[in-house]
Amino acid sequence: MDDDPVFKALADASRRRLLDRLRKKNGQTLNALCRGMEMSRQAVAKHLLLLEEANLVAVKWDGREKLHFLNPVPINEIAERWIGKFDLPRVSALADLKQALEKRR
Amino acid sequence: MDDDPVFKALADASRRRLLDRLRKKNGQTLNALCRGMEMSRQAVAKHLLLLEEANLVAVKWDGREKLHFLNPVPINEIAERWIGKFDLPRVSALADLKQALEKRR
DNA sequence: TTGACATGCAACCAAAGAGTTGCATATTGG
DNA sequence: CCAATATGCAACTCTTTGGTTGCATGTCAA
Repeated sequence: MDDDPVFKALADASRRRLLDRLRKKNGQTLNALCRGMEMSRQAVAKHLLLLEEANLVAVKWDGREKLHFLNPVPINEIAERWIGKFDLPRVSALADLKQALEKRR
Repeated sequence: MDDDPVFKALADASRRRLLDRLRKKNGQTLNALCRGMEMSRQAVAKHLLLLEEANLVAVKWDGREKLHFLNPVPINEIAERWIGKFDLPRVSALADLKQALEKRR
C-alpha cells in the first residue's frame, strides 16, 4: 500500500546493485555481499537493512550467518499498479506534446 | 542508459504526485501545478526541474507561462529493462526462500 | 575453551535534499 | 505605459542520507 519505502530503497545505485547480485545468486551472507562493494561492511549492512525494511529482501539466520533473499514482489506490485498507469496515456501524452509544440507559429 | 536520475526523481512522493497530476491533465503551468501542493511555488519549481532533468517532464514556453508535459518513456524503459529482470526469477526466488526457511530443523 | 569469524550497535561526519525567503526579470492586459 | 502576473535565481536553514570508526556480542572449529 505504501510505495514510498520501496521507491526510496530503489533510489540508490548501491542498493540496486545489491538486489541485482541477489537476483543472480540468492541467499548470500552479508560478508559475501560485501565483496566487490567499495565500502565498509557496516555501510553494506545499512543498505541491506533499508532493503529489508522495504520488504525487498528477506532474511534468514543460519548460525552466525545472515542469509539474504530477494523478494521481487514489491517491485512487481509497483510495476503493475504504478508504472502501468503510465502505459495507457503514452500515446495521447505524446500527441498532446506534439500538439503543444506546434501550438504557436 | 543512466537510470539513476529517474530512480532519484521517483524517490520523492511529491514528485510522483506531480507526475500523476500531469498524467491526468497534461500541459499544466507551474502555477496550476502548485495548487494543492502544501509548499511554496519555488519548492514545486525545484521538483519540476528535477523531473525535467530526469527527462520525465518536457517543457514548452508559451509567453510567460511554462507548460509541463509528462514523458512516460523513461518510466516504461525502466519497467521493461530493469523491473523485467525481476519477473523471471520470481518463482525460483520464492522457492529458494521457502527452501532456506525450512533448511534447519 | 579459546581464538577467529560474522554480525550488531552507536556515535560521529560530510554531503545531498527539501524547503524557505527575498529579490530580479519578463510578459500580458488594461 | 504600468500594474499585475508568471517565473527564475540565489542564499540560507534543517533534516536526511551515505559513509566512517570503534567496540560489543554471539557462534563455530580446533
